[in-house]
Amino acid sequence: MAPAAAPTNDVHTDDLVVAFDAFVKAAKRSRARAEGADGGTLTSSQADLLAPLLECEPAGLGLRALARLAGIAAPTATRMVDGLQERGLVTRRRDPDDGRAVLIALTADGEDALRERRAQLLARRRAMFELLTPSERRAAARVLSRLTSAFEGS
Amino acid sequence: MAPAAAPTNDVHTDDLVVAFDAFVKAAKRSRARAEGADGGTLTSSQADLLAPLLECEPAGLGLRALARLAGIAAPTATRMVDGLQERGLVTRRRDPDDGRAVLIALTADGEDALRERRAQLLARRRAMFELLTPSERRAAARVLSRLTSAFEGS
DNA sequence: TATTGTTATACTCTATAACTATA
DNA sequence: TATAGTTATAGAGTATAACAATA
Repeated sequence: MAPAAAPTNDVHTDDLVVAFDAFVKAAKRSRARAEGADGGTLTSSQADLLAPLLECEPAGLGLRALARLAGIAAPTATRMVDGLQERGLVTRRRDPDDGRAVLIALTADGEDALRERRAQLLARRRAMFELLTPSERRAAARVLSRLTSAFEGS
Repeated sequence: MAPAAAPTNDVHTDDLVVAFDAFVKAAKRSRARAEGADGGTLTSSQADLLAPLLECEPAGLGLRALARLAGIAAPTATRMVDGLQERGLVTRRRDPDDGRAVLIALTADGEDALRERRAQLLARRRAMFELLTPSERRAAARVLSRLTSAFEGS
């Protein structure tokens, strides 16, 4: 008889939808500002592609593994590696154990670029989070964990 | 003698950095899943470009205004409008008051596509947020507002 | 036959510089 | 001369399909 689901919940859900939307927009603007400012040597896509290489030096990884970890198609990874290799940030060598495969590894310059990019990102986030009070930070960490679960379950 | 700034705060900040990072990754994966699934008629960039037109029908807006509101360069907007016009989603007409200007407006199809995209996004977010308890939703809305302020002040 | 990587091709999104038409 | 828009050109990031080499 009652007209379906609790309206109280919907109000809270929609408040959250609005807050989430504002948050996404602010995050986007902030990122745009930051990328315009520093103009680092690596784009986000390139950093995502190279990140797994930090954890498997110096052997390197196959191109297909790299593509899969970055969530892109193999030909895309080939092209990106071409560019990064020309710039001296990665090396390509044949896998001695499998003549089909290629092993991609970071050069010292590539590792520097990647670590520098990470440090900048971390510094920006820390600076931002320092604007919150300690108890707000604790609450934010809890809430973000819950939202992460919600994303994964949706 | 004590080695500088309060370590307690740093721990909380770094917990938040970790939680934030996981959240960003989950959001990215979720978006990728959703865009792969529905394969709607409008990309995010196109929706961002057209969004302001919903609020100024039926007159339309100049190309430069549209580009500025979407945060892109004018030639980029020209190209995007070319494609959307070919698909019958927008119209271009000369401004009767200024022979240099064009006025871009949504067609009925364009408006439908835009509203449908918005509805899908809203439905997805609502479904996700329904996974939280009401008190978690309230806490999340508060936290996201604070983070939005932090983004804007950084 | 299956797998690894590459090439060929194409589309979207983005930019800067140079141009046209109008004010 | 200044402004609105377009064209020309370039480059990153993405995909699928077709191919070569190797297992």
